[in-house]
Amino acid sequence: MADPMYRVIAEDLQNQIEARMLPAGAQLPTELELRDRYDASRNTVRDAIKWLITRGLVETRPGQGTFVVEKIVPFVTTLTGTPETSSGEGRTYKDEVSALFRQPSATAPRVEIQEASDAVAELGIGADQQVVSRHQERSIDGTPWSLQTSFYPMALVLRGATRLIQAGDITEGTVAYLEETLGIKQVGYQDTIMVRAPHGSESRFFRLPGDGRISVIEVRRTAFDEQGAPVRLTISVYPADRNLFAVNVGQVPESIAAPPSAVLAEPAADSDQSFAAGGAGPAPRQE
Amino acid sequence: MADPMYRVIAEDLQNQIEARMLPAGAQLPTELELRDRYDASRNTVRDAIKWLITRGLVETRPGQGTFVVEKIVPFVTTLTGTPETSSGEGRTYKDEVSALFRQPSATAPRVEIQEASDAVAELGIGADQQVVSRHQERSIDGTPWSLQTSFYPMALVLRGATRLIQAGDITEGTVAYLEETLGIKQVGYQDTIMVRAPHGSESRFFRLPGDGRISVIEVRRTAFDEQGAPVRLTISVYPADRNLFAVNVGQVPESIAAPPSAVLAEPAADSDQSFAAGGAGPAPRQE
DNA sequence: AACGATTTGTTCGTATGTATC
DNA sequence: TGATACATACGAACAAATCGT
Repeated sequence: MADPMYRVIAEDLQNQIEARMLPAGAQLPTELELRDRYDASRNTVRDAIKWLITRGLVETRPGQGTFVVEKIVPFVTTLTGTPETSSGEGRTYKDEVSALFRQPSATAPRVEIQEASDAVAELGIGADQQVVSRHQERSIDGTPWSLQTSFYPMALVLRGATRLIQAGDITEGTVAYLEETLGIKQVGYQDTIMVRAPHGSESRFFRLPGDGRISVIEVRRTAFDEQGAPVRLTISVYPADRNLFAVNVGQVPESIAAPPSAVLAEPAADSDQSFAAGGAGPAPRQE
Repeated sequence: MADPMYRVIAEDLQNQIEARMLPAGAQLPTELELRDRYDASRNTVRDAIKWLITRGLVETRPGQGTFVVEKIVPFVTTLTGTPETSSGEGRTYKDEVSALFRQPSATAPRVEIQEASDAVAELGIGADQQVVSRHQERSIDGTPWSLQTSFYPMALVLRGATRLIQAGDITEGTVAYLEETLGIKQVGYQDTIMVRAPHGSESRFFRLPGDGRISVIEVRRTAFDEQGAPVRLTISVYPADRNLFAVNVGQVPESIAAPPSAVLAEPAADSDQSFAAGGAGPAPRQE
């Protein structure tokens, strides 16, 4: 009784969706039809639809209609290191996604040299110095899935890691490349995870409603070498409605840590593994 | 030019806020004043304010006005185990919060016995069996900060852990209690992290706008014993606008892993540490 | 305790713009 | 090109919460 009408309408539609009376992919009645059916105004119906969008139940397509979202299979990103494979190394991004029988794709890295801003303070670099940024867009099954930007101190390039400033993939991965070229070994990292409204460019890439109703997850990975100096900052942005993260600590049964229904993609540097195998990785796994 | 008017208004107000022309805590002009100032309708002004709410810049208080939010100091929750303290053990929730010079508080656990539902499938328990749930509300400096519910298989109570079904704190923590009483040692856990719109009760406790514009973060921690059997499922819910999570893997400099400006509160069982010290915890830390 | 003034919340009706088919 | 459907915008009215008198 106390509930405003737009929520009454929204909850009624939600029940119909969850009872499969409105199956996944189905089109909802138009706003004008709903207005008549609930004897409300079109604006009130639209408020109800916004409420459903926020909960990820429907999506609107201008000129077409409002549709029940297809059941999204969340993509699981494990933040604490991939399990050993037969080669003893972590798998690449594409291998990990393919293991789930899903089709990954990624643009070639776009490379820029920028002034260090506050946003890359984790690299411990002064404001007048420069950083290399390598930016990549990733999709799964044709759906845009994440935006990723890695920052490296420009000093690494001057010391000889010149391929960092070349566009295009570094097939062995930048972590391995830095170890081969400069002997810099990545021994650990810290991820920080936060939720915020999407920027305009993120809304466009992920095709999210422009009013910020669906938020994004930002994961900032700061990687350290043996001296404890930060060597890389990777910022990954994921739409919150189709992603899920996992963290394993201590002994976790293998069937849980790497379930066949999930996939383990780290916010790796470029397209390769982000962590030096054999280093001080995650705790040993029980067998 | 292409931007709709409500976003033009919102971005203008955003600039004023970020330039401190509208300092934290200040009241914005009323909707009617803004309507006159921007020569728009009140509804359009209200759309602009909703856009600012979604970005966490302002809040509305019915009957009072719209205010610039005070700078929120995010509370950092570290998911990969607390650093060793002098005693060699993790700290309790209250100790960890106090270490940041902030005032923690928590309600006494509310204990219930429930049928196992789909929501606790991680415990690997059939639908007709029973679980113990222990629910707690936590606040910091008087601000509601998290809701936490731990589930234990009822079998543990039958085997002698009778204090699980008593309301009130288990001061040494349920993890230590289970090890003392039944010899069950927690050796690892998996956290899964997801973002969703808040339920009604969560909106009320966290005082979030009722339309789900601010989302919550749900962390599900499944803890395992030495046999790889799940012994506990803890579901923690945090409002996304004042929380931040950290994950440390491998060697991370101490100043980063445990910065003085952050605090390390795990989604522990009840109010005590969640992880058996000396077990297969996170990798050793560099000095 | 009661009341009035102020401010945000909800709902309505209408009109026009823009994307899609 | 026209028809359909969602997006934005306007103006108006009343409800509900808050605060001071």
